[in-house]
Amino acid sequence: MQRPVSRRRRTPEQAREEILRAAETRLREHGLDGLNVVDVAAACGMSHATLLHHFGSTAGMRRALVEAMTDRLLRDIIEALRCDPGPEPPELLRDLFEALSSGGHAKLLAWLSVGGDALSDDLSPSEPVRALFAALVPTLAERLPPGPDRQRIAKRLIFLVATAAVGYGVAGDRLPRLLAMEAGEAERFPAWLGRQISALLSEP
Amino acid sequence: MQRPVSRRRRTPEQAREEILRAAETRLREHGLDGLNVVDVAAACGMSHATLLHHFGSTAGMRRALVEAMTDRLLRDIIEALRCDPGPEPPELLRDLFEALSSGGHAKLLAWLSVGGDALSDDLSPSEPVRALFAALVPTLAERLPPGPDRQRIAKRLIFLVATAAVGYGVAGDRLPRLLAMEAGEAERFPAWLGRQISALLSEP
DNA sequence: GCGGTTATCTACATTGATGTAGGCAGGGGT
DNA sequence: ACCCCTGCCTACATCAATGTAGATAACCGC
Repeated sequence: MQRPVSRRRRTPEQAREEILRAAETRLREHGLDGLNVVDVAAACGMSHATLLHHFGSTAGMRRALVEAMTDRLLRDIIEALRCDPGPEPPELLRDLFEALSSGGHAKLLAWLSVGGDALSDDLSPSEPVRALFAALVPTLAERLPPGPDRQRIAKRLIFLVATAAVGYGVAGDRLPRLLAMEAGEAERFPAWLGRQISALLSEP
Repeated sequence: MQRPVSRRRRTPEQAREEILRAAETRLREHGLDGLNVVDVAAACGMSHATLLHHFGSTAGMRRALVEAMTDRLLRDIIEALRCDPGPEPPELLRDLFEALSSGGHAKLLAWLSVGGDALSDDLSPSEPVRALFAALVPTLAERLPPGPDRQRIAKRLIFLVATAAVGYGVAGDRLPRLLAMEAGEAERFPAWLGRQISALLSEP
C-alpha cells in the first residue's frame, strides 16, 4: 500500500531560504507561536526532521531568522536611502519611516524586545549602513536653520522618525483605541509626519 | 520525615494580585518564556496547581495579565495627565512619553504585537481616558499657532509623542546600534523631544 | 548506467509544560 | 471547640514540541 511519498530534493541554500521565508510569514501571521519546527516545516512541505537537519535546532532556526530579517531590514533601509540619491532629505526620512514601520520589521523588533534572552546579542552594526547615515546626517543638517549644533539636531530628527516608525509599526493599530482617537487618524499619520519634517526643513 | 510544608492561605484577591505582579516581573526580565505557570508560581512561592486553581489555565493567566497591565497603563496615563492639572501641555506630553515608554508598558505592546492571536481583541477603550484626552486636545490646541485645524494638529502631536514613546520603549536600546549612532544619543532623546514640543508650543 | 553523497522521510525517544485528582490544612463562622 | 469552606499541596496523566536514528530516494559525477 505505502504509496511512495513525493520528495523534492533542494540544495541546502534553497532549503534554508524556503524555510526562512516560511518562518517569516508565520511570524507575521501567527506570532511567535507560529515559529515551531513542525508548523514551519509543514508550511514549506517538508518534515520537521528535515528542517532540523538544516538548522540544527529550533533555536538555530530562530537565530538564522533574526539574522536574515535584520539583514533585510538593513538592506531595506539602505535601499530606501539610496533610491533617492539627490538631496531631498524629507523623502529620505519618509522612506526610512516606511522601511522601519512596515509589517515584518516592526515585528522583528517587537520580538527582540519581548523574546527570550538568547537573541539579544545579535543585531550588529553594519558598515554600509554606517556609511549611509554618516552621509545622511550632514545632508540633513545643512537644510536645518543655522545654529551651533545642526548635526546633533539632524541625528535626533532621524532618531525621532525611527522611534515613531517602530512605535507605529508595533502599536499603530492599537494606540488610537488606547488614546480614544478616531481610527482614521492613525492612517494619515505617516504622511502628516513627512509633511511636518518637510516644512521644518524648508522653512527658515 | 515528611516535613510539613509551610502554607500561606491568601484571599483569592491577594493570590491573583501576587501572581499577576510576579508574572509581570517575569515578563520584563525573562520575556515571554518567563510566563509559564511553573515559573510564575515558583516566583510567588506556590505550586503551579494553585495558580491554575485561580486562573483556570495558562491562557487565562495571560489574559488576566494583559488586562491588568492595560488597566495600569491607562491608569498611569491618567495619573500622568492629571498630576499636572494646570495648563502646561509640554509637561503633559513629557509625562505621556514617560508613561508609555517605561519598561513594562512597551513590553506589553510588543507582546500584543507579536503574541498569539488570542489576545488581540482585548485592550478596550476606557471612559476616563477618553474624557482626559478630550480635555487635553483643546488645551493643547490653544497653545498652537492659530490656524483652521489646530485640533487635528494637537491630536497628531499626541500621536507622534505616543508612537515615539512606544518605539523608544521597544527598540530604544537597539536603534542606535542599528542606525550607527552613539549610544548616549538615545538617552538624551526624551528630554530633547520634550524641549522641542515646548518650543513648538510657545513659539509663535 | 552506476555509485556515492546527502537531502529527505518515517518512527521513535525524550523532555518540558499543561492540566487533573484527591487529600491536607488554614481560618472564619457558629 | 468544632465544622465547613476552600485555598493549597503532592502526585500523576497528558500532550505538544523537540530532537534522534536509521532507512530511502533524488541528484550529480563518473
